[in-house]
Amino acid sequence: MAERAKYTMRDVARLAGVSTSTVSAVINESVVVSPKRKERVLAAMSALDYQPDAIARSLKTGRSNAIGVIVPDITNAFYPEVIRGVEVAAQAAGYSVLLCDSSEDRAIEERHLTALFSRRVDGVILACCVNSRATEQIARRNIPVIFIDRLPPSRAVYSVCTDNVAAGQLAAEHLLGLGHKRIGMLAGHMGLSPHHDRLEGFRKAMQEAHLPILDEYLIAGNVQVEDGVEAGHRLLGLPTPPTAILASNNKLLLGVLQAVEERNISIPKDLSVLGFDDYLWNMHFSPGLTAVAQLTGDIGRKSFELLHQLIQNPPTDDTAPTHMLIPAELRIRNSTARR
Amino acid sequence: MAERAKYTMRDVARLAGVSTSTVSAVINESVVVSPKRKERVLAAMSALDYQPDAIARSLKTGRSNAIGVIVPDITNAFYPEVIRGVEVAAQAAGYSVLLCDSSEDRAIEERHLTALFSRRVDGVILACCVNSRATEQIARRNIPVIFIDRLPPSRAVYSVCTDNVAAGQLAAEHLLGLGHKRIGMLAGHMGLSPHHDRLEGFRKAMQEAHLPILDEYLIAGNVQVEDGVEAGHRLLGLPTPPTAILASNNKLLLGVLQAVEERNISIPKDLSVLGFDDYLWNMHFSPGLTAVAQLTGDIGRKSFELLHQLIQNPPTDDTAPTHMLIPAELRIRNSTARR
DNA sequence: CAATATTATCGTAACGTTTCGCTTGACAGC
DNA sequence: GCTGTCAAGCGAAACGTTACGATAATATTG
Repeated sequence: MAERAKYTMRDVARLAGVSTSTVSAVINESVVVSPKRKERVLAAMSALDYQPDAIARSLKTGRSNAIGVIVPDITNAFYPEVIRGVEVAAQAAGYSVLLCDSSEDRAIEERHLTALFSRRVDGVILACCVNSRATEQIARRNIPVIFIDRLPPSRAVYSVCTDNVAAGQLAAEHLLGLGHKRIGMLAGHMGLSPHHDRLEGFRKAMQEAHLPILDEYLIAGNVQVEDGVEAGHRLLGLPTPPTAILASNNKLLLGVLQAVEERNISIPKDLSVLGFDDYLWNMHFSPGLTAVAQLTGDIGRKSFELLHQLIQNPPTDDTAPTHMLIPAELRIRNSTARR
Repeated sequence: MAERAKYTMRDVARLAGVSTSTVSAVINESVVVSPKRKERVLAAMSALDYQPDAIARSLKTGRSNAIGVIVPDITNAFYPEVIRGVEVAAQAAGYSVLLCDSSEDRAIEERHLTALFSRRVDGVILACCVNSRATEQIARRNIPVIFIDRLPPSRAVYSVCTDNVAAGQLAAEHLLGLGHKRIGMLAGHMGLSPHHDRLEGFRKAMQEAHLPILDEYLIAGNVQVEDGVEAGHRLLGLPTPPTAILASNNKLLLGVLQAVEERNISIPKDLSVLGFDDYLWNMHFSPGLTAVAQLTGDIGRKSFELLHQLIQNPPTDDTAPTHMLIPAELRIRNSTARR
């Protein structure tokens, strides 16, 4: 009984009494085939439980119907949500997804790209790592690539990102609207475009409110929980500490919360805090955490759609790449309050 | 400049003045080739920036060096951690990962399996959905499949899972050790083996402590946050409510926490709570949440290792499949206290 | 009814590798 | 110098598809 069902188009053709071309025609509906024959072919196919070999097809057609997705760290809850958006859209369009994790390491990212190209993926969705050199590698091939979330040093690429400048502004304006004037920010890693842009949005909002940004209220650097703890203590230990803190990602926010806990400060009475990215558990903290949410599913879905479009309709070399901006959404809970 | 670097083995062979067989031999180190020629071939390869075509190779060799991974919901934080373990191990062994999300839907799961088989993956790692019929589909092929996290109705498959019976027991014994006697459990979905097994472990521990399990303390059914809220209220509204609650997954736990919040009950003074799965933010809640952690990275890594072994060394039909159990780990924080 | 247009189907040559049997040339033994 | 051995390298045939030109069968026209 353990026969391996490994039939080829030839077997189907023989059983149906037609040529392989006809079987192929039936499968791909590429040319019209008479109803009686079509019937026979379909019957033969299901009798043998025949599945076309995607590998052979790819070799012949030059298209793999697969795309690559590279993210720097899939355990960062942001990416699975994006990936799900990509996956669902890809699946609906008949594409498979090759997933790669670069561990925020340039060399690994490059290896993944090489492997994906070697597998002849039809396109790539890339959340590049810090100091990525991916653009150089991509320039040598002729495969469409969409950058998501993060932009490479040269921003001249197709991209789908949250409008982080607007997001930073939105966050700051929320706090300003609540009467805060002394606002601190854990700005994250300036080599990462989202952090860079959020800071720019923050600056813009403060400028428009004619408020200065004190140097000591701005802490940039790393992005882990411990970094948040340290920076939180630094801000809260100042002679005149800020009345509100903006944390540029969720790990920094957790760090701030820990510092707050350790100093027995009460949120939102003594301090308002606000983070970027919004996850299920944010609303289950007490108090619930106010956050600027990214529409992760949309980023995923739209980046696939853009990629798909590029695959079907390759751009000429002189068309400028598209930048798609996804709006961010303020979700007000109880960690921010009137000053 | 926009030349597409699309060279084949023939181009390399021509440039190096050898036959394609020799190029192939150099690449695969399959047969020995003289140093001078090897040198010439390597030079030609790098001169043309040649990359072997994985598709053509697969067609010829019958091996794709790719595996499929299917999970029911990649936004459930458990799976990304597992996937990362798989990804890293796979990458190290030269395999690529095709990721699929079944949305907990049997039909989608089946479609994904079909697509993976059609792509001739060398193996599959599968966290199957409720009432999965995957086993039937797999039986017809001859491709190794490892079930992870969840077992299908017929448990006669290769699997890598947390030892959930032990985990349930561990959780219950921790509470019993703290002096709790009235322990409630949100047992989750009995059609899912982890939940089923955790309940069994809980039962075992209670039995060994010679304590009864009251019917009204046991709530099984769904697994979402809202289900947790409702069940939490039901337990806490009892004339004699439990002094401790076990939640069989993290969403149910969040639900319980919400119910607790709404009833102004204090953890751990009035109630101890304990969940399964442990995530970054668990320790940042106040109080920090005690949990039985699964070693997600290990599950991923070991499932790939087992799969790899099966790929290289296909089992004969009469060898019984292996079940690998990964231990769980109790992480004590402040949501559980002495009664 | 011959000549032509229209289908429906088929045979065959790729796609870029790997594999395997065969040739070639060098060299040792007699 | 002749044969026999042995490496090293080569040519050609696959792997399972698709696509294209050719062909056979049928329908349409003057």
